[in-house]
Amino acid sequence: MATLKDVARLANCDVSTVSRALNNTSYVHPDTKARILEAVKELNYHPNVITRSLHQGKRRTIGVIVPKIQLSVFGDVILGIQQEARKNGYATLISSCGEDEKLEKDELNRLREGFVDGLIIAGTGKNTRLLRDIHAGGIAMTQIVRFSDNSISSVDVDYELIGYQATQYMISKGCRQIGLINGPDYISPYKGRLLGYKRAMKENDLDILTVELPSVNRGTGYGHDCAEKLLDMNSMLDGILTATDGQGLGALRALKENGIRVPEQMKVISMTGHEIGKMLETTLTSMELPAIEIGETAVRITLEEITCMNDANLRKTRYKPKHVTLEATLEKRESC
Amino acid sequence: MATLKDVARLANCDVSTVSRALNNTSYVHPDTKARILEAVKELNYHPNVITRSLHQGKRRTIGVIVPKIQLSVFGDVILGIQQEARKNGYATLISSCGEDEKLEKDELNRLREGFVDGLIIAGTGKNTRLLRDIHAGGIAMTQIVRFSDNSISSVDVDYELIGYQATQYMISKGCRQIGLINGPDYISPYKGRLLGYKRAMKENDLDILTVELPSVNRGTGYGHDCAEKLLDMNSMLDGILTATDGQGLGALRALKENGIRVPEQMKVISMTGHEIGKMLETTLTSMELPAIEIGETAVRITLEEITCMNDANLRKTRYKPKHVTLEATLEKRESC
DNA sequence: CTGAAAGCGCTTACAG
DNA sequence: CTGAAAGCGCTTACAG
Repeated sequence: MATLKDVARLANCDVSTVSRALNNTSYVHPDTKARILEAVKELNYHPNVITRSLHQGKRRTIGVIVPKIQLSVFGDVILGIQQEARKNGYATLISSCGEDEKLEKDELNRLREGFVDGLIIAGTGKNTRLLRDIHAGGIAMTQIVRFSDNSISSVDVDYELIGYQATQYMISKGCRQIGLINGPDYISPYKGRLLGYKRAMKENDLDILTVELPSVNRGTGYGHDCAEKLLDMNSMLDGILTATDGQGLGALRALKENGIRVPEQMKVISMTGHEIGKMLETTLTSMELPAIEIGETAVRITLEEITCMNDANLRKTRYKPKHVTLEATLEKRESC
Repeated sequence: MATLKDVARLANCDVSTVSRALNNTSYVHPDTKARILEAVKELNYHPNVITRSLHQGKRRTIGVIVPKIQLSVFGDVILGIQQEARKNGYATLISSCGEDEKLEKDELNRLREGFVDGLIIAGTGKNTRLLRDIHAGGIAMTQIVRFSDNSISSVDVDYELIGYQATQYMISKGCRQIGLINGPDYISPYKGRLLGYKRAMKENDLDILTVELPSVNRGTGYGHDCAEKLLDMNSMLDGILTATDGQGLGALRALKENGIRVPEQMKVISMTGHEIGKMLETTLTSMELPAIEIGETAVRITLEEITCMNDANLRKTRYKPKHVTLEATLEKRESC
């Protein structure tokens, strides 16, 4: 790889002049500039962004940690993140860690070591201390979707409200025996949905019915198995709420296998809507999250913090986390 | 952020000693080491990997460019890539560029500038020159799934064979009027599938039937619309082959909307199988790709090339691209 | 065992 | 308009 020095030699001038010419950072004589540009072309020179960042103290890179990308909101959130980051000249380093606390820890430790200026994370919730540590160490940070620390900025939706609205809607459609397929309490979206579901059920004097199966992967297979379990638990079941589209898919399949017609005999709502819902054989009524917007907003907040840390004046003002809550919307389709 | 210098000052020794202690690169007196470790802890020092790479001349990072991640093989391929990269202490920089040639070009140019040691790419096929250029500039490179340049290593599957096998299987199930939903010819997997389809149809003296609609996004909606178009084009249609699961999903939906039963009246096969296929209401018969393995293999090949470039002796031997072809398997499910 | 020095590729005051 | 020099944070021969 050609370096600045090579270019300078060929163009017969100093590296500093080359640097100036290439960055337009001060006037360079047209002739000199022409020679330099020619040399650049001839040597096929490409500046090394990494070393450049050494001086600016910034890498113009944002790290992103999510549990999964395939068949999940995070796939779309990432789209928003990449879009907005690019627009601002930032690269993104994306890492999916599943629900693996240890792996997440490793990734965090790796990213903190000079890879990124900022971090956007939807994590396991188990590394909160480490997150605070990294944040205190001068890396901007924003939590998305999953919320675990009040002292760090966040972008998410009101999951309690989502749970409540989905349940209310299902009740308004005549369901009385409604089962919830969800995930572990210690992850905020699951907890929120559960609370909202409980509130709605209570207001309507209905009985709570939840399942939980041992599994780390809460996707399609999980939805399928939980739906079967619910069917076992309550023969009068007339509604199934799932946390995600993946689970909804699995539930629809389980119902089909059991010869139960949707929505006639059973209604289904997914609480994390997604492109796929409207293309299923039985389209899935769901709460659609503004995934792209979540991603974009998270980048914006993160960049603000980065700018703030760079600016000596601003730095004096104490850091105040920003918490943004976006709205989900009910998409009525065939399943309920 | 604390630097080496800060640690050295606090531990009362030279930066070089600190460096040695931290990297275990030569013996350091236990007392000194203890002091250093203490200082590291007190200052919460974390080495700056980026500047370190300045010396090693390596960033231990692999860039990945794919067209999309959500609802696509690439989502799973990425899993394999991240897994294998991590195992070898490499970070991955993932970028999805859709079918946007210009965006892809920008991303490539950005990545080449010191971000990565190697590049794994499934691209638009429109930036082949640039790819060769980057490769020649000393960045290891492997093409995956989409193949566009013989001089660069590759990992993919035999799409022609996939198209052929899928078609043959469908014919063996009694289909005679088989339509193909695919994508543009200039992208190798689409081309391969088309050729295989044609070969099988020809061998059986059947008529070719393909659709193409104007669209950049060849996902669920595209599958849906193309299926409708096929239905229009041939009222005797009894089989639909789709390039991807996303398209398969859309096709199944379109058939449902038209009151056509699968597989009784119409058979459907997707030629890029995926987790989702087995959880649909009508499970989707498909050619399953070894996505994870594709990702892992690509990383392995890329790392070999990186190692090779680092090693002065090996460098002398001329670069020879490696081309690996993996096998797809037919998963028989309900739709055919 | 550990300093002092040079260097990785680049940027940026400082002179002139 | 453009050199020469210092420095970003770290590593690594070279002495001692």
